[in-house]
Amino acid sequence: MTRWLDEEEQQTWRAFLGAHRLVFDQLDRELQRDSGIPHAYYEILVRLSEAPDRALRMSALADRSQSSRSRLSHAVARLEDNGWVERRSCADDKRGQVAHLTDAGFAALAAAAPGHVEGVRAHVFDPLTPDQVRQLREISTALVKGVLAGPDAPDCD
Amino acid sequence: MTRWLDEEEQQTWRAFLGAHRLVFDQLDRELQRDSGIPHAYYEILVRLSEAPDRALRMSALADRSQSSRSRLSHAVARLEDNGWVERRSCADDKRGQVAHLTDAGFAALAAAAPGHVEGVRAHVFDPLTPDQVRQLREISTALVKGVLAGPDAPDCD
DNA sequence: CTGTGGACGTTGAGCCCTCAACTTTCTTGC
DNA sequence: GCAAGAAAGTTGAGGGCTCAACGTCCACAG
Repeated sequence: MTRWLDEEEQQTWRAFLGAHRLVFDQLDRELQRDSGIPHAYYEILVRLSEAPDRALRMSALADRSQSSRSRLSHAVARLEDNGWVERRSCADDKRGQVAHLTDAGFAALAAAAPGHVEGVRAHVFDPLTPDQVRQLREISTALVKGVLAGPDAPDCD
Repeated sequence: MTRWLDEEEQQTWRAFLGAHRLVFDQLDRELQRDSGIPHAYYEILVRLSEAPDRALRMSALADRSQSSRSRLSHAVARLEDNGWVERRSCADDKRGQVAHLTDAGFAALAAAAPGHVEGVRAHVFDPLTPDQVRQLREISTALVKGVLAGPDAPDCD
């Protein structure tokens, strides 16, 4: 019944797993050490910094950072403790909360970004050829579509 | 100073991040739900099942699963609680501990494997063309080498 | 034989994430 | 208007991971 992996697929899968773990752990560790920001929180700060007025509804922020609402809620609570984000309630929807990036938060992001970008270059782009970078983008896009369309999602909106 | 990412690199990086998060989280969730095994533990069971006598020194197991010693120690403790692994001390090196996969552990792995392999197929291989699978293997291998050779590792032994 | 440095493995604190409730508010149908 | 259901966020328990510190043991130099 089961369509087992052949030798080549096995190798591919293990290499993929290994690359994921090594690259991501390395970047996370560097970011944590150099700036005291876990990578998940860094991404939230980035998304906020790109939004108009540096502010976003919690649910919009969750979508943009591929994060669950629960994780985002915990994360923003901690970012708020650090003074990097402020939560305000939303005028037109009383259920809504809007996360605002503070100046301190923007400064923390600006301080962390150069080192992190260098890390991404060093561990992701530098080891690859330009062709491979293009291939990686296409593969990643295909995988994202695969998961979103795969298990139970009816179709994209 | 900083070599920022251009538009294309930015897209590549975000697609890569998103793909990893979605694929890995999805597989982890399926494995947890269908078999009650987190993916990190599944991998340990796999490595043990492949070893001669289904047993490995802790440090060898850590290397093979790209795991820190600390993580492995915690993980094996929990696997032992579940009755899936047994730790015995090693005759020739009194510091050493050898993790043995029990019959119950092998059975748990055998029960979980088909569903997990189907998940890997569905979320990784099916969305890709054969060419992309090959490319993914080469890219992953290059990334692994990049991290291992990159930051501070003097050279491989 | 003995001391020192390194390797093996474990432990505990702290942090982040997930899952499953739960509260509040909006929306829809009657 | 009002009740039922869906949506937005939050919370707390439970579990896994990291980091740093530790105890134990090997290996090698004197």
